[in-house]
Amino acid sequence: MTTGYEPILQNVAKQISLSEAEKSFFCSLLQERQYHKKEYLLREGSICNQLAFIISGCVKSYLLDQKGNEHILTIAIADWWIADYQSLVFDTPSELFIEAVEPTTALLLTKEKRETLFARIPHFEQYFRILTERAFAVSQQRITDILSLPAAERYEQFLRRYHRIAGAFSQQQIASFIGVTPAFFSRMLKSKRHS
Amino acid sequence: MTTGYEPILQNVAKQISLSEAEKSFFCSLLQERQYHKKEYLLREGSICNQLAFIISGCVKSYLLDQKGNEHILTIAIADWWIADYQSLVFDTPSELFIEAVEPTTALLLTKEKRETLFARIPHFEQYFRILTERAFAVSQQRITDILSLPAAERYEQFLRRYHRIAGAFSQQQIASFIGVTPAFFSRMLKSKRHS
DNA sequence: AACGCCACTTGACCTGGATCAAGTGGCGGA
DNA sequence: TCCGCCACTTGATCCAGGTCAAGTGGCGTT
Repeated sequence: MTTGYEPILQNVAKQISLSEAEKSFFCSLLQERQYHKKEYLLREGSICNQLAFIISGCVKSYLLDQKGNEHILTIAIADWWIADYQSLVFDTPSELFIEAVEPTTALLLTKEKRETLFARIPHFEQYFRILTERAFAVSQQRITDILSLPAAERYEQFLRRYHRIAGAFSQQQIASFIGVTPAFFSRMLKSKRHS
Repeated sequence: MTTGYEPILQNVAKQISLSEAEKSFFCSLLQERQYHKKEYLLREGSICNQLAFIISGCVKSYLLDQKGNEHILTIAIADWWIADYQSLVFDTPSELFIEAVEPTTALLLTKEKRETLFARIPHFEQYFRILTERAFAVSQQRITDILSLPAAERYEQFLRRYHRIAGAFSQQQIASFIGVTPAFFSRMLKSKRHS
C-alpha cells in the first residue's frame, strides 16, 4: 500500500473498522486519477458509472439549461464523494457535467467494483448507507432553502456551510450555486456592505 | 404474523431475501398506527426518531416560512417511506411537519429499532442503502428542476412523476409543491387550457 | 331553500431578480 | 510597459411570479 490511500482509509474508518486485508482489497479496487483545472470527470449525455473520492482540489457538478446558463448542483472538496446519482442509480444518461474547479486528485470507484466490494466486504453497505443518508439530508435541506428563503438568506446559508472553501470559488460560481445571476449577486453583496 | 405486514415484506423482498425467522423479527420491530386526515406524524420542533412506511393513504412533509406560507418538501403514498432525514440523521429539531393528507395507515420503525435491526440482520443495511440512494437521486433531480425550469415546466414534471396520485391533491397543495402561489397556479392552468 | 364554507378565480398592482450592454480595474504575459 | 483578458460592477429596463382583496361556484348541513 502506498500512502496515497490514507485519506480515504481514514474517512472509511470513521464509520466502520476494517482488517488490513480488507483495507488492501478495498484500495485495490480504486484508481487514482489527476484532473487539471476545467477538466471533466463526467460529461452531459454519458452514463455515470463511477464515484469519485476527492483527495485534493475541488470539483463542481452543474447542468446547463436551455439558454446555456450554468446551475451548480453540488460542490465537493477533499474528503467528499461526488457522482451523478441520478445517472448512477437509474442507469440513465447524465444531465450533469462534473468538472474540476482547480487541479484535483481523486480516487475512482466504478459501479461494478463497488458491487464487488459489497459482495466481498458487506460492511461497506453500512458505510455507503450512512454517507448517502447524510447526503440525502443535506439535499433535502437545500430544497427547503430554495423554496422558502430569499437569495440573500440562501447566501448566508452558503457561507455558514461552506465558509472553509468559499474562497476557492469566484462570485459567479457562488451566484450560480445559490441560484441567482452574477449581476444580481454583485448588487446583493454591495447592499450587504453598507448595512 | 398477521397479514398486515404483507406490503412491507413485499417491498423488502424486491431488494433482499429473508428467512421466515428474519421476516418475523423485522415485523416485531414495527408498530402499526392509523392517522386521520390532517393528523400529524411529526411536528416542527420535535426530533424525528422514526421512519414511517405508508400502507395506505397519503402523507406530505412541509415547512412553514416566516410569513406562514406552506412549502411542500415531499409527498408519500402507499409503499413509500417517509421521515425528516435532516432531523433523523443529525439529531436536530425538525423544521418540518409531516401530516396525513387522507386517512392513512403506516408502519413505524424507530431509529433505535432500526439499529437493532441492522445489528441482527446486516442485510438490511443494503435495503436502506438502496432506498436512500434512490431517494437521494430523486432529491437531486428536484433541485435541478427548481434551479433550471420555469413553473409551467416544473408542473409538467410533477404530472409525469406523480400523475397516479395528482388527484388526491388540491390545487393549493400542488402549487405549494412546485413552488408557486395558488393564485399564480390557477392562472397557469388557465393559460394552459387555451393553448 | 338558505346558509356557510372552502376551493378556486380574477383583477390591479407590486417587486425580486433577470437581461443586456457598457463600463472599471487588476493582473499575467511578451 | 503596454496589452488583453477576465472577473466584477453598474445602469436601464423588463418580466415571472407575488400580494391583496373581491368575486364565483359547488357542496354539505340544517
